[in-house]
Amino acid sequence: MHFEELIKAIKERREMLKVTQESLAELSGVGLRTIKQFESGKGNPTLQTLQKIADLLGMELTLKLKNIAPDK
Amino acid sequence: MHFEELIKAIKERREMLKVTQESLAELSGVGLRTIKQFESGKGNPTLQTLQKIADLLGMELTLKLKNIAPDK
DNA sequence: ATTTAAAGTGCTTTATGTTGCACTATTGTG
DNA sequence: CACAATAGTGCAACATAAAGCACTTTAAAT
Repeated sequence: MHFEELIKAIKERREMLKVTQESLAELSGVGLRTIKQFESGKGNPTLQTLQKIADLLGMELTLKLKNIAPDK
Repeated sequence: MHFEELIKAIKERREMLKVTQESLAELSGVGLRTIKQFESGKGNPTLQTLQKIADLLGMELTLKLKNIAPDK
């Protein structure tokens, strides 16, 4: 997933859960400014920041091989 | 995946490909120092850094829901 | 159209990630 | 063991992510 896709995934998930950026900030412990920046595509968040956000949204950051035929 | 797992995944992949930290640095455009720090568990890399590394190793960073029963 | 809530932006400070250099430690090979 | 290659660490400079504040813009609801 490229940057924009990651953003999109998080944004969509957040909206699906009807959580505002503000709540997300408070609940995840990440600054509101940081979240705004990230979601508006202007950031380059650290892994920690990303994980805090994903965590709160019930998501997980994973790293996997690319080319492998998707097991089917 | 937690921090340590991400590190492990990358380290293992790199070694499997028989690429040295030095080559990885040169090829990915990430500073050697940064890679050393990351692999020795001392870093908090930015998304960009992480993606450069993953990219060169043929890996991808993805974000997905947690609790979903693993489709089997 | 007004009001209200949520999202985006400019500015600033502080914290810290990135990097190179020089060095040490570890690991692998003959 | 000795040597070579690879990996890890301390230090310092520079760049930039994190954060708060005040404000503007957009969207949603009445």
